[in-house]
Amino acid sequence: MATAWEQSYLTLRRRLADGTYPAGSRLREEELAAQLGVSRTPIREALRRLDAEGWLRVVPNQGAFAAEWSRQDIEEIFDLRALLEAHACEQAAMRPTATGVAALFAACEAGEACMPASTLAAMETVSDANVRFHQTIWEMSGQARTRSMLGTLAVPPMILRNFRHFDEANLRRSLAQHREMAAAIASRNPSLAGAVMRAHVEAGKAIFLAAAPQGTTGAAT
Amino acid sequence: MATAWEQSYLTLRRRLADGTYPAGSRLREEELAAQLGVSRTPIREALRRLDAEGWLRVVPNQGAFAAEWSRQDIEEIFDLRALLEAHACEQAAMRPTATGVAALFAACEAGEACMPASTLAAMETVSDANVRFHQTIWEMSGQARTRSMLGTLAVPPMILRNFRHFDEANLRRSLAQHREMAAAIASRNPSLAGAVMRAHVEAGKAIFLAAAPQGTTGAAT
DNA sequence: TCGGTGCCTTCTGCATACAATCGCAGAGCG
DNA sequence: CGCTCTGCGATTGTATGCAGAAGGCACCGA
Repeated sequence: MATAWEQSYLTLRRRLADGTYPAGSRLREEELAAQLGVSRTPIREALRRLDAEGWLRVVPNQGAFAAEWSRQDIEEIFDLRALLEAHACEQAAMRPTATGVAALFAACEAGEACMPASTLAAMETVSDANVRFHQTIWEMSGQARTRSMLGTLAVPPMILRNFRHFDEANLRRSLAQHREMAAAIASRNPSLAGAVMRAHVEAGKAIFLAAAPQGTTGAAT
Repeated sequence: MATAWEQSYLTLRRRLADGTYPAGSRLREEELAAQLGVSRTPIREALRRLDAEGWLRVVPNQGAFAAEWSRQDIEEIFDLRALLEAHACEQAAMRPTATGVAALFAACEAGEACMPASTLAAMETVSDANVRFHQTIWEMSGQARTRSMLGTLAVPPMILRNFRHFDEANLRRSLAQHREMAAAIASRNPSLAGAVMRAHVEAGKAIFLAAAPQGTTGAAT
């Protein structure tokens, strides 16, 4: 087993992502320690890292609060994702690996196999395939910092759940773009791959903003 | 006074930046605690954050090691800076503030006043003005995540000290670009401001790579 | 002489204890 | 009636102690 603080970090991050701790809610150290069966020390170290990565905000002498995301935050995150994902995509297209390309096409097929995604389970599968597709590109880029930055940008709840706002047509467009990117990467075409990725992320941004018209979006959504 | 762990974090980060702790060197908790006059607990929390930000690498049961930067790391960092600094620059040009623009021009003049920067002290002044210029743009962008990401990208020793590689002509070019960006921001021209910033960072990358031809660059340089 | 094994030292990982701080409630006062 | 100030409870901040892992070194055997 890994260190206790690392385990705590992973558990807390997952819970922050899936909405167990609503945006803005306070996280008390002792309570978390009891829940995870460790002492406050590793919890505090996990909280420091989550703070550094933007998952929560630690106020001295007041404690940790799950991050809240304003509309501006969302826009910024999508903009940064557009920049960084496109960069990663271009890098991946410069030196595609056989296993990486295979993984990309596998993710494409896994997603397409569920279409039309009428049931909730099918949506989950499509969403998982989507995450795998993007993560594969991050890996293929070979850019460690880009990967870790995207890891902290692309996982917040509202991004992960954006798929809920996708209708049938948008899902198909998204999957088609995935396939287009996979082909561009396989054929070593960085500018095409990057351009499609930019369009892909921008489309997601538009859908999200249209679905969440105003104000701050807590985890209540 | 702020919390001990925050103070420790700032002190350690400064020392990592200025080379007090050479790249690859091990940082022992008890030693740091003694140096900073605190116990190991706040030191550990500071180390966790420095790890998350890429300043050092913490290996379980082995301790913390000051980060080492390969040539690939350097290239990636400059590439990311080019993306993010240009983004910040565009954002700043969309809503320039009077005080921000004034600060930009002030930084320009502070740098130009030292030219030709023959003495070491003059170089320091130019370097400080350079840092202030960039940080002002980050602030003006109003993008919190962009700012914090750039904060972790633009400070590593080899970036900060890149000025040492600038000759007279490059310094003048750099200062001229600063003035061009300030003007573009003041006149609300995002695409010009962003393009100049991209060129500015790319030029720095080229100079750095030319000066450090190969291999990993520890703090020995 | 070389490889392996077991001890030993050192340092990190975690738990616990104590100190400091903050927010809040209620009393006292204007 | 409203304001302020103080005391208390709760929670975070820091220090310390102990257990366990990693690496080094000596000793032993081949």
